[in-house]
Amino acid sequence: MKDRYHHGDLRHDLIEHAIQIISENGFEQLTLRGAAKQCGVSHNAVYRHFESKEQLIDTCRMYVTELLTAYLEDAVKDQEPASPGTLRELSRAYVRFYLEHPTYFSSLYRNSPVKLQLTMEDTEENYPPFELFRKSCRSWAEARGRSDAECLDLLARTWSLAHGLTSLLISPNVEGTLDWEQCLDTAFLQETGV
Amino acid sequence: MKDRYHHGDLRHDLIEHAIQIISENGFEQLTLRGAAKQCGVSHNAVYRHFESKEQLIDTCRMYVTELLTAYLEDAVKDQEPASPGTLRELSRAYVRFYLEHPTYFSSLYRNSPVKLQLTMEDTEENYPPFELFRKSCRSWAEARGRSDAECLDLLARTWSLAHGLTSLLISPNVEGTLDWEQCLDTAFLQETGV
DNA sequence: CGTCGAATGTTGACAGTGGCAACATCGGGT
DNA sequence: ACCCGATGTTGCCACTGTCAACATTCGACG
Repeated sequence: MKDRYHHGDLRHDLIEHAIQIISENGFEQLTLRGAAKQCGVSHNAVYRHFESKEQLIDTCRMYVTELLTAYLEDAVKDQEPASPGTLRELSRAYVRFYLEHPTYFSSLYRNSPVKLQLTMEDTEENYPPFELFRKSCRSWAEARGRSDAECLDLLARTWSLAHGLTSLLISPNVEGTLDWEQCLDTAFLQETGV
Repeated sequence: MKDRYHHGDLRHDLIEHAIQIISENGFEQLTLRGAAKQCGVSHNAVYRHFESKEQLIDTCRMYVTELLTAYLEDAVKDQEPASPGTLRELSRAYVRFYLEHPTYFSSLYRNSPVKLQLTMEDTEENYPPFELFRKSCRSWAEARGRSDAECLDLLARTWSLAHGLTSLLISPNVEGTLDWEQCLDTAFLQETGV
């Protein structure tokens, strides 16, 4: 296995193993030395590819963000952008993603390093999953002649509900069962009146 | 200052300083040795009062939970339990509390060690702030002859919205301003139709 | 093909962390 | 007056992230 001095693609391998550790053992278990060992490499090799542990984590975060974004996009690929169903499917997919990958949740939002633009103007930099929600809100609002303020309000409520519902469902100490899809349905029923 | 061998009430002092460190410098900065030094005491003295760092944190969590609970109770002390306003005031107070003490948020919900009972039956052990929401939901639902399922649904949506909105507002990388009280108003308007 | 610099890995060290064990000091009940 | 338990201290350990110095390999250029 470890017959060469050089690893080949250590950077990639490190990310893979880091993600796997987070995914299997939780975020707190991620260790530079542990990840390095799993890659069959000595601890300081990490620093040839990442400046610090935090930067490795950032990279993992980006990776997970891409997974989530793709997951969300796939969930609404057949929807009319301005239909009421799009926003609901986005919310559902958001919750579902973290139910399938619970350990990603804390790693992504720890210290909330995610950039969110709470405005309806287009901006260059925004957290991509949030951007999907924002665009969907705008499509929906524009098709109905709603103001920017109403739209922003809708965006905040939708995102908060999806995010809050997720953190509620993810929590390891929650007992009882909740029909969370029904929850979202109720909310969107109230919203759209349909 | 440090003329006596024994501290007097080290346990209490440790909690105070730990809370202060979390409050001022953020959760990650809390260190057993640091807190001990601030109390003018050598590092291992902590272990005469707490089994581990995690247990000290747990105790701080309880302290903050009591603060939050009192804050919530105070916010609705003049409300009719079954009035639509109660649930809204609870939500507002929940968000307001963490806007006033942002650093408490991550310390309370890190690893989500909070016990939540997602049922409408009375249980002995439940996270007190959540219990306030639950009781308020039940009062509201019973006064209107709603089913337990509808009530649980309301509870989940209300809690999720408050919690999600908070985490959205707390996030250090959020730009733009949001009228979060209006957000809550909209949601409760949809809910109650009033 | 040979050489040399840049990229990549390794070893060793350091300070800081949580936690354990053994010892020191105090204070209250007999 | 004594002594035992509660409380604090010192010293140590394994582990962590990070830095510096050294080793190996790859690839571009002659």
